[in-house]
Amino acid sequence: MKLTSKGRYAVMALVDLARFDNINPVSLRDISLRQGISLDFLEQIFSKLKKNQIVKSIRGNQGGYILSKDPSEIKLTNIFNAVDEKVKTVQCKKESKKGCNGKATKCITHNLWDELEVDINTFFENKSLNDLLKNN
Amino acid sequence: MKLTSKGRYAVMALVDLARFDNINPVSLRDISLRQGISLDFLEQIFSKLKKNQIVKSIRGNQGGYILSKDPSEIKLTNIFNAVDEKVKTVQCKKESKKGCNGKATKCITHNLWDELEVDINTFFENKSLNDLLKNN
DNA sequence: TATAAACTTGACCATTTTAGTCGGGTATGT
DNA sequence: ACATACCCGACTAAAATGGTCAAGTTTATA
Repeated sequence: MKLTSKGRYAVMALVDLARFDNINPVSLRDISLRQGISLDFLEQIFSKLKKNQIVKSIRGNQGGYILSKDPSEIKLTNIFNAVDEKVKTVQCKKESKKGCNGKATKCITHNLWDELEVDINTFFENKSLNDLLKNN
Repeated sequence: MKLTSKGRYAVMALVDLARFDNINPVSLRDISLRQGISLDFLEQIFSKLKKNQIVKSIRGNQGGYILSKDPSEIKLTNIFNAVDEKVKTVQCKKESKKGCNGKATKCITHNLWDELEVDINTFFENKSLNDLLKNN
């Protein structure tokens, strides 16, 4: 399971963006300064967010990023998927009909991790950027 | 946030142990064979489980490990804590009364990670070894 | 009492992941 | 023109992961 700075930064940056993009696009430089996240790292993250249609970019002077949807439509699941934070708890790669990792039976704790995964994904599914905005 | 093989193996091994410790202590060698987990790695894990009073060891020939409590009293939280799988989603180390990392205000997404942490911990708090035994 | 099975402890290590950095671009408002 | 921004790919130091290895100690049993 992964839930690291990349995902955290993505969320932080998007909340920041949601707050400030009312009129003008927001530059990564500003986000970097306000949130204390490395500019170069932000560029990597936003590259992925853009590919996943979560943000749009405006190039050139006075450019920056804007959200491509309403904050209420951007679920945290979308964000994590975009930046490759796979909330995957089960590792049994070669899961066949019968078992895990080629064995005859499902691994002893398989159902547990499945349940946890559902639980966490539900949590992220039910939160949108908008919810985070209200929260502060 | 950490949720890796170590924690997974710990749970798998303990479920295995709970199944077979009715009469005799269970050796790590047996668990290793049944679950396909490296023996040396298991030793590291059980060293921690023992320190945290989740299992007891019986040395010498025919020795092994037994659970130190009833499976219904061993919550998954206990197991993860024992093997250093900190289900910690918030990283702001230097959180003061006011903010995170020495800043004036709480970091923008602080509450979110707090909530997630509670959510996951609740999940683990409500599951005991016993629940996993029934599940298979 | 010899021996083998089992736990105990601590050091070591290869590989992968993380969290970036660096060095070049290209686009565009003023 | 030029500064400000996005764009993109290569690179990397440090940490974490998932172990291995060596050298014990303890105890049941033949």
